[in-house]
Amino acid sequence: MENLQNFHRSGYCGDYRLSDAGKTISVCGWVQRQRDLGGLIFVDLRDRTGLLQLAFDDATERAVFDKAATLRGEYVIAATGVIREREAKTNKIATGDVELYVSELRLLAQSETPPFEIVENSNANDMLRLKYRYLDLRRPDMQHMIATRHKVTKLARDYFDEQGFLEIETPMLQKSTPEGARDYLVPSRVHPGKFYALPQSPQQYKQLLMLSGFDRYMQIARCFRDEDLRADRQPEFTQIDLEMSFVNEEDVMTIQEGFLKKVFHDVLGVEVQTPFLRMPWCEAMERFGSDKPDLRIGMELKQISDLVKNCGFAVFSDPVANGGSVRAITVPGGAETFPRKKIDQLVEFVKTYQAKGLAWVKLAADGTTSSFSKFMTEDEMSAILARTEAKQGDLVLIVADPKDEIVFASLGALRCEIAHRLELTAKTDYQFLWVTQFPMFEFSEEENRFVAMHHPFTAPMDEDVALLETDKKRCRAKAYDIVLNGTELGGGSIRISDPSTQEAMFRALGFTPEDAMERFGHLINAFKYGAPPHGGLAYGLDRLVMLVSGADSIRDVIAFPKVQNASEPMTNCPDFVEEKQLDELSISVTRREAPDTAN
RNA sequence: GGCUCGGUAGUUCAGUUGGUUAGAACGCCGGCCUGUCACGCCGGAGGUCGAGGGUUCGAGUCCCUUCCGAGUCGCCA
Repeated sequence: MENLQNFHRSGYCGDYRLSDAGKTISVCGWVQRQRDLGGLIFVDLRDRTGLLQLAFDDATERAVFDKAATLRGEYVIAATGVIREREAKTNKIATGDVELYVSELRLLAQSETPPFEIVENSNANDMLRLKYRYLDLRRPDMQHMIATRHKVTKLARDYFDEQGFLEIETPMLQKSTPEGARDYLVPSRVHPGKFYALPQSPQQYKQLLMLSGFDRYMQIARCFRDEDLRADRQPEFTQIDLEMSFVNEEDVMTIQEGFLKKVFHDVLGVEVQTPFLRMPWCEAMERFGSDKPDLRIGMELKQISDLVKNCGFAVFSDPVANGGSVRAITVPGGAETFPRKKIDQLVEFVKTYQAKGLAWVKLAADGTTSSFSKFMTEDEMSAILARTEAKQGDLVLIVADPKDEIVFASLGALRCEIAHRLELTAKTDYQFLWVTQFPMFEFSEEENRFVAMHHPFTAPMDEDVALLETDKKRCRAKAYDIVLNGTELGGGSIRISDPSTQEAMFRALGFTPEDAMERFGHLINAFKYGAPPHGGLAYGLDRLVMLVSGADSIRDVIAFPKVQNASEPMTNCPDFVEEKQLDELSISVTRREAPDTAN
């Protein structure tokens, strides 16, 4: 093996063009492929910018030629030579008109045969890619995603700096506040039996920074939530976290629109129109069955409860009588695309959302059929078809349930599922939306009490302040989510800055004053010393990058992500620690999973 | 914790109603080759069919248990 010695790289592989012909240059990188034609050898050299073809022939110095003959995939080399025009140009790569005619070659590192090919659009499975993540990240598409992520974070720093925001770091070791997601705990050695928590978000610190007068704060903040993973959810993720003083909802939304417009312009060259559409939470639920509707899809929900409340079909009439609803979506052309067997699949699909079933009407060319027509009068049936605006060839799908949430969740998801199956959406169609006026509370069946839908520092809407005490269910918040194509990109709110409102909020959540002081005393006390009105927002950076780069999984935009069971295949963490470490932390382990026998 | 799908050469996959020696492509190794660029041609190596148990004359295939992965519901203020 050789070392660099006095070798100096003159540029990246992807830099060179026909205009560079005749120049003597030096490049470094990994061998993508070697083609040995006998008396002639070609090597494709790769670095993060692309490929450059190296050429060797019988006029090449013998030792250099022989060395080139030994090159294999992923060997690391340095080469010096003259850029020249290719004799035959059939290659579509950016440097396809030129090649480097090599006079000096250094072999810097050999490589074993990698477990999968280092190529764009690898179809190697996720687990293998993650076990050898350092190789996976060599692939051009992964390099592109990680570079896109860098662009977005840089844009965030630049844009918010221009807008007068200060980047301020907040602690990673925080007090545990068990309201909300499960915390990752960190034991304290100095205080036996006590624990820090890793931040779920810098929420309380950023509010305190507003109290300190910093006025505009931003941070690229790592956050941790010990909950189960999804395709768009990791236990460790990154927020672009923001807070501003002396603002209302419109002020916050306007400044964020400027940011998103810039991201889509600078990274994708896409012009997005601002201001974005604003939609109250209630309307989003009524029309789309979701608080993060995908506006690229039609098939809006239609309420038909009033049409069926007295019908002879108990599956419809009972839920209405018990405080629920009956709602429908219409699939244009669905009579054709959804034969009976596929409808059965849709029935199974909605059952995963706790719907008891899925009723349907099919307006096929050879006549209208339905899963429930025998229970309905002709008038009732035609009223339903009129309400759902169903035309010849359409398919109407209906869910009835005594719980509105189940009707919304199942039809909302069904709408997206059908759009997905019929490939109705384009990834490059970007439909932004602000969802506003969220409910302050939602009822937790598990805890049998109302809990904050956003968090306990979210301000109620001015006209709903009294409802904190009188009608929690109807009380709305100054909260807003930014939604893009069915994904929640971020969310925030105007915060409570008035101590008496904060007390009312804690009462509404069922905390005694002592509870509240124990958990949030630092905030409560701080608010006694002149709290400016303030509000903010946090983006899920990973999700934003995912949408900008067109990735299907959040793992593709994180250099070293976790898999579904929250472990990391490459380093095999989490793992057991030595008894000595536990002793120092005064921790005794009461339950231990079996040693890893994977693979 | 529940549900659905998956696990067969290094990789991606095929493998029929259970039936001889488990195949293909790419990759890998060796040889030949002066304009390739997914180079070509010739030859070769490579398998605990995720693991364990069961049914059977016989299991990659059927049954049970278990491990691992993906998606999802619950969960995620």
